Amino acid sequence: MRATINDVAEQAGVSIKTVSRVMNSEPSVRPATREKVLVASKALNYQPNAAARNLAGTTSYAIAFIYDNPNAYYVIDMQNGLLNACNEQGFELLIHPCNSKSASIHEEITEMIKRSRVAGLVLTPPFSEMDSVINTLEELKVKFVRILSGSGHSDQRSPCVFIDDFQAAHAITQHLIDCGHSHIGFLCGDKTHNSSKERLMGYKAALKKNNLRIDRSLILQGNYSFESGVNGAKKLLAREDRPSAIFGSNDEIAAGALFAARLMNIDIPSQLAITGFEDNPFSRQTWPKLTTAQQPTTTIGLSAAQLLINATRTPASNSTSTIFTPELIVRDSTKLTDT
Amino acid sequence: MRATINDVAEQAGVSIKTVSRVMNSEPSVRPATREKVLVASKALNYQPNAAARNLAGTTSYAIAFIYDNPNAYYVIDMQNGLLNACNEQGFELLIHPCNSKSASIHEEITEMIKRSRVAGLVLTPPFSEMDSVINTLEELKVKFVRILSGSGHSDQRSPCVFIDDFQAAHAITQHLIDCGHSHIGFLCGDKTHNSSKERLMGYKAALKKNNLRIDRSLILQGNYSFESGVNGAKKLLAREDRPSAIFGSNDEIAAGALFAARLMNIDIPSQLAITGFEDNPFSRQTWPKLTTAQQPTTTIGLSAAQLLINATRTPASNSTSTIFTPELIVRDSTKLTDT
DNA sequence: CAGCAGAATGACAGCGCTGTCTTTTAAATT
DNA sequence: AATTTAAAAGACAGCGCTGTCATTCTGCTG
Repeated sequence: MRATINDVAEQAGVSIKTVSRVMNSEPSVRPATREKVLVASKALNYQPNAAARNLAGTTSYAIAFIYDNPNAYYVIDMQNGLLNACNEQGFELLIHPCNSKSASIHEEITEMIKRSRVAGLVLTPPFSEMDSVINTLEELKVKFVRILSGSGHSDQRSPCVFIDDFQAAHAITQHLIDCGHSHIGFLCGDKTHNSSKERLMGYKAALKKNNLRIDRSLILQGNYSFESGVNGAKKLLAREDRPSAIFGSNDEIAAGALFAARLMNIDIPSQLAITGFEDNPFSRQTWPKLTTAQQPTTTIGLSAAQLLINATRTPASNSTSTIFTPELIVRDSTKLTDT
Repeated sequence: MRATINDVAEQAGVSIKTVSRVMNSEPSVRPATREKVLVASKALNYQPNAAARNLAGTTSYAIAFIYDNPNAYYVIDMQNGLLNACNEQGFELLIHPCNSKSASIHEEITEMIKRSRVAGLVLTPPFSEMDSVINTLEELKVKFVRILSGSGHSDQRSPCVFIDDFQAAHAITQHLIDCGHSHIGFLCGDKTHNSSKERLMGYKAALKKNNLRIDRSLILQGNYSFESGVNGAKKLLAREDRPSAIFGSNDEIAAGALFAARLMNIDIPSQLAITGFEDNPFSRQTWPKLTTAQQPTTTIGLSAAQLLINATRTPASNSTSTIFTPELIVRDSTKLTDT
């Protein structure tokens, strides 16, 4: 049978209220007392009963993860990170997939929050970039963290986990330049996504820094899909002065570019270098394997959940933020070949 | 503010216990009374408080989903189905990813069950096929459902959701035969997976039914990966009497075969037909798109959760089972071309 | 050393339900 | 109509915690 707070209190020789205080890191407990409680709780392998906490307390011990992302690998990795943080902190995680394009999205979120009485939400793109959703959450006075593309400048409306796509795209471009490329095509992702803009800016900045001309005709609008990569690459590679390298804004686009190149009998990497972004398993199932930027999605999730849980504990959230920079992973698709 | 059971009781003019009975579909409530309660509860938009139920009751209102599957799309789809059923039934879903190859897997599951007091578990392969796990769960007297490959013959140890891979593989093979193929290569998945055996048996049965010879040299052992598909297809296609069609045991294998064919300058589908299995998004990102068998993963999840929830309500589980047959989806990779 | 403020601790009610047991009601039998 | 009997409905305690408020300790002042 599971140990209850009563067992711990008895074992430690204090009242249950004191145990409760220790378990919730409340003030007004003498260090010696805290220690006694901790020892007893450890000895009994005590785990507070989540149901009882939720029922008795005003605050709940659950956070929700709202997502609408076609990339299942991203969602799973993120979810695992959140799960880890929640397990550590004795929180529950409520999973709530929902359609960001639905008209009733606000009601749905509101309903969910009221129903489950969650302490806070974790928002990933596109929700983290939707002003109307943020407004709704602020009205409901629910805490939340946002995971989004950016370089760390928070608007202070919530804690944020930033992904420095700019920096990573800069690094990828620099890598291509270091490989001797100066004529680099760029295939954009969805226009509406922040990440898409950031990645393009990183690309441009790297070119500028190396005193290379930014050729607008080498930058093609598109979206984060395989097909978009195929079509974009076909256009770029049909040019007289075709680029010697193509930067795909994510791995699917890059895989599409790879595919187009093969159709046109262009060898990778000897005749064309290709890079992706995100490092989903996709990028390792291509031949040759893709050079890409790896974002530690699980760690990002862990970090986001911790930020949120901390925010729920402190009444005045000072909106601390974290920033992650995806790391350049060099694989075969940009390998230098003997000339 | 959320309505409580007291509000409903008052509105309906009955005691809270009666409301409780209605909410839990217990017997001994007159139809007229039930109706009154239902009306009141609808009017107040009443949702039982999960925390209170868990705290007060002996049974919990949560089920757990244990998984260890590299295919994120499968996991997400399954999870969505489970989530739908849970929302409908007022249950919570606990997500528990874990490593099936870990030595401490049994302790981990035991600990999780005791800690969260879940009413039951949903098992997908490989857990659903692990005897030792089943034994552990039976010892713990926890209900569970298994989702597994098979044609409906349950061992009565739990309710099951069967995926009739045999039938679907039969249908795919028949489709290839109908397209005029008689020399069909088969690339197996992991030897240890039930699904792999079932699919192979379906293939063989279809050949037999059409009085075609089963050529063992056309059946290659492998695993459910892209690389395995590439390697297997290379071997098959290097033969003098190379097959005119290749049946990949899943979409990744098929995509690998597609890739190998392209490397060898073999056109799909005019010179070689290829089929996959599972219909994950992968199969639509290949060129040409893959003919495959589609399993309604979300529906399977929904169904599994419902089976489990029903089992938790009835003391003597009579282990009812459901069966799904993946549906043949004909796409371009087996298209007949004019000759 | 009395007197007192402030920190540390505890007593107790109650969160929203369910389980158990008791009472009421309706139907069935004489 | 009186009695029996089972079904339907209710009263009440209590699940394991937290919030509130009362009480007991400290250490410090004059």
